[in-house]
Amino acid sequence: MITVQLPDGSERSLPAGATALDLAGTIGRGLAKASVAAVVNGTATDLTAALNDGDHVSIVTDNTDDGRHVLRHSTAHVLAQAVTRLFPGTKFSVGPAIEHGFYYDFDLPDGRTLSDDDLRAIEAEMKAIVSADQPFIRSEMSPDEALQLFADQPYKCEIINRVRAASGDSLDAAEVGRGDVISAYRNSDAFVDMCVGPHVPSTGRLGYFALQRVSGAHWRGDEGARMLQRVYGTAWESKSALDEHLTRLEQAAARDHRRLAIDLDLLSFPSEIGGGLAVWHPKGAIVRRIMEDYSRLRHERGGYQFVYTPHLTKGTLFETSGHLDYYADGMYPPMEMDNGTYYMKPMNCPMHCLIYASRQRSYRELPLRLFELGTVYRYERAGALHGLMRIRGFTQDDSHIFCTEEQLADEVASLLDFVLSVLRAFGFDDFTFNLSTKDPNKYVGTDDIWERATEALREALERHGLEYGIKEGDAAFYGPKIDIDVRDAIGRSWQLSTIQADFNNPQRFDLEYVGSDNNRHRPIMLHRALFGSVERFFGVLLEHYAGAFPTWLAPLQVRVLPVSSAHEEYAAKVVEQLRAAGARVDSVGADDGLGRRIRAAKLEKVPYVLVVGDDDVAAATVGVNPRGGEVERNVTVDAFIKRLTAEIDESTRRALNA
RNA sequence: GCCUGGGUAGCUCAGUCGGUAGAGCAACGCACUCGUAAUGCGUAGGUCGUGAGUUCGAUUCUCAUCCCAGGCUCCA
Repeated sequence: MITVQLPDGSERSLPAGATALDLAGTIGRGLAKASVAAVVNGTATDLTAALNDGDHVSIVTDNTDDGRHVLRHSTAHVLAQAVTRLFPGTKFSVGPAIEHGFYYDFDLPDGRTLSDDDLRAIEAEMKAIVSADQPFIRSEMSPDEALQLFADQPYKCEIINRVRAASGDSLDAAEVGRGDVISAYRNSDAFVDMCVGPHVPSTGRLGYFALQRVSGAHWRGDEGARMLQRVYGTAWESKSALDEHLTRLEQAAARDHRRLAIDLDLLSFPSEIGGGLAVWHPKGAIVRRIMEDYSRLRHERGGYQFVYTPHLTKGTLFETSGHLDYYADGMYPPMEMDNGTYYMKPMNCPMHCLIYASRQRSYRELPLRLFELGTVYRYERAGALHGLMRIRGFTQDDSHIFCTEEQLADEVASLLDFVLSVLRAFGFDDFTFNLSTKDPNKYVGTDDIWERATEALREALERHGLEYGIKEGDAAFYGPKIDIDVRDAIGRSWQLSTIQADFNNPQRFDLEYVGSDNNRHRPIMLHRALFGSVERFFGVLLEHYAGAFPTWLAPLQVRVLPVSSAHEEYAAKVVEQLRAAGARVDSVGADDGLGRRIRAAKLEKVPYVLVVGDDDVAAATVGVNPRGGEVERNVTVDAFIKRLTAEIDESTRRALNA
């Protein structure tokens, strides 16, 4: 007999050789059925592994994150087996579990690629493997034995060799673990895969999965390496969990900003103009204008000085800044002109540097904050474009702050306040912060200044009591930065704002100020954007609100609907009153039924629909049908105007003081 | 840039095994004048992304190209 300890501290005695699955069975049939793996003495283990006396054991069930991870990873093995069955000679590389699912990368014989039809066939083959209830049988071996076992799997051999040479990465580790002992899981005589595990006891435990898409993926994520066929899938513990997930995906698709931009007539991407270049329609332009006006107002109050700079510049400017060396690929190609080579600007900072450098600066002017809604052009690669989120022409709410090193921490601290206040104004309140530090292989400036600037950013974060992550080596070459991600209404995270220190440009543009000591000093430059790009921020907002902009931002705030044409004159009067009060309002005559017109207004997500009929004409009232609220009759026009302006003022006021 | 799909009416899509295309919604017209999410009837609307090739004939097949979607890579 052996005795094992459970997570609650209790002990169980089991016959020698018993497994975690046996243990789960003694605790309860339900647990045994839901179990997919175990954690033994802190290590994830197969349910079928024999337990030892004194082990600390907890059972991993299929409705936990860890349990789903096991399900997904095991399903990836089934996928690999199905593909090798259908396409003999397939070489497979890696197939990890990922958030919500899994993928597996394949190199099919003769460079064959997979189509969507293939996916359906593979899925059917996978179902057959699940029905066959094949066991997952673990074995362990030395690297040499593994090289022999996987002799016809070059990708596996490469992983084994790399790990043995101690240069493996985390993806490799998921395959082979420590490297001195390599484990493999066999499902059948014909299929064995190298893997750390753990796995479910048999394929019959799986089945609630769906293959989603096929795509190319470079081996080891290296663009120069061979392109493999990657199959993505999702897997869950039950049909209902799978269905819920698929439903969530549909709901997310329904609030896709590209869909909403078309439905709500906000903007479009005419192919005549070219990929990644948007035109803003009147309704989208209203929202954008309010966003920009708001941004200008906040910057004006925040002590920023507004500047304008051109969209074109001689290439020499970007030679000075160094961007041509680093980012020429990401810039629009040069235009040869009679007095030099010109480029569209991919950023505003060098031009702001020139404004700084246009005359001698005193320490008394610092911090000097230059602000511009600056439109820039970047040649994003065709495959990288994504609606407003990744776009080739966009407008940054861009500011460059020139300050002394001593001012850096204070300036960053007040910037954090500013950023959060602006983001809150637009309805975001869940933020995460990341501090990116020096990439030892790619940086300018002395170690000393990096150290002090990084410390200043850290101090600013800590002064706010903010929790933050560290991204080692993720800084731009010119200085450390703080990135701010926001979480939207459906839980997705977006990186919007950024605050970056820059030691490069001040040096390259030879920026100076005269200090109180009458000597010349070099300022530090801060780049910062709050929206990031106006376009992208608009896209995130659109998805955040699912198109239902709050009243202060809504393109149309009120629509007045006369019950019949007899009430159109009164409706026009109401419109006039509302317009005089500053509301964006229109009216639709009674050519169509009232229900139809209300439906149309609801689909346009107008915040307020006002219905006016006989009663209202008689009493100077309106019927108020608010978006997402209850209908209210007999509200006087004055009362509604008061309510509307109070709501708009309130959100604007809150926005200004947040 | 690479892999896999796709581009047909304003939108969502069907269709043509090669013989110049159809639905729903939207638009327009007429009737209806209606109290809170779809009134009825009718009309119009497309060189089937663009260019070339094969063919008696191409929206359909081939090639090129542009654009879109999902990935990979990239993102100052």
